[in-house]
Amino acid sequence: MKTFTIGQVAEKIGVTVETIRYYEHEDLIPPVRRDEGGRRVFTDDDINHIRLVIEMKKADVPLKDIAYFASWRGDGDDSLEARYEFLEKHELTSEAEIKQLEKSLAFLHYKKWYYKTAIEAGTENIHLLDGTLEVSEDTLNEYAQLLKNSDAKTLGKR
Amino acid sequence: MKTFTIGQVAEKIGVTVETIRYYEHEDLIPPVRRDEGGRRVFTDDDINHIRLVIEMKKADVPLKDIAYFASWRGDGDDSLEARYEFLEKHELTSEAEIKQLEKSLAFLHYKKWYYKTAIEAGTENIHLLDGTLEVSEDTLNEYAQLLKNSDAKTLGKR
DNA sequence: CTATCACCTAAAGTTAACTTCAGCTCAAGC
DNA sequence: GCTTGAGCTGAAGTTAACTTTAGGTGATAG
Repeated sequence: MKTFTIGQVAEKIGVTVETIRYYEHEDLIPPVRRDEGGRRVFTDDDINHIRLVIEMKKADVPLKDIAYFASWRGDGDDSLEARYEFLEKHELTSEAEIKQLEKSLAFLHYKKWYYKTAIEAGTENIHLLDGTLEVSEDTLNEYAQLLKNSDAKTLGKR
Repeated sequence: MKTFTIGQVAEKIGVTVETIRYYEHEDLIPPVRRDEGGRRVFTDDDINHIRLVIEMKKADVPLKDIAYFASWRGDGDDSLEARYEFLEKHELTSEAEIKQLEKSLAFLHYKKWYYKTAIEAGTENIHLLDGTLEVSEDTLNEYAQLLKNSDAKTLGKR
């Protein structure tokens, strides 16, 4: 079977060799085989383990949790349920994160519209009550009205 | 105008008083007025500043960046363009984050389906090539087929 | 045959965003 | 008149996920 050095693996999957050693040290991947000199010898399986860690990281799964998941692999078929539940839990977390980010995005769209119109008017004062920093009802109502016929993203565009 | 102590503000918006002091210290909000004893006296404007920081944080804007945005407020209408561009930049970042999370979610769905079917079979071996850890083409093809008629989320459900 | 390069380990350092701590002030309740 | 509680400051500590450093080995290119 084809094998790789740590440098080759790092290159292949786009992380540093230090990160790979760190992942092994933290038990996010199973211990990698060594040659007579103590150097790591990676197989495709090892590479897939690292890729799995990276995929989970992208889903914002903390390394601590990934370590649990990794440890269950050692339990074979006995841990299938545990692994399923783990994935379900993080599925819910990811869904919630997406929803929150979508709200935040809507907020950014509103803010863009706010500044776009301020720029067009030459001043932010068109949105503020007299000399305060409070946004006027008029501005809020206008935006709410506009949202009925256009989408937030478009409204924010210049 | 109504004013509040730091404790009242913390309570009102759900952060600790330490966090509020930290935000002021880091210039994420303008310096808050003090009473004769040196204690902070918050107005609704101050509260809105803190709320803005929190909203931006939810959009994963780093505090360092929020500090820039905050500093531009001092430049008044001269910084409207800068603020618009700032929002546009973070809009793009948020959109990219959402897209990544959606990919990750699809990955979690696939993994759930993988373990769901393994649980039903009583073993993960149905998905693996002989004694290895490599997932078989059959499994991958089957999932690809199933995706044509159902959505990933449903496929992962038990 | 020696210098360079990839590799190794253990330990210390880094960054973000807070939190905790030590030590001090002041108004209010008993 | 003393204690309690909320506030204050500056500095040190915390956590995650790495990165950097210091010091050491062994194959290979010149």
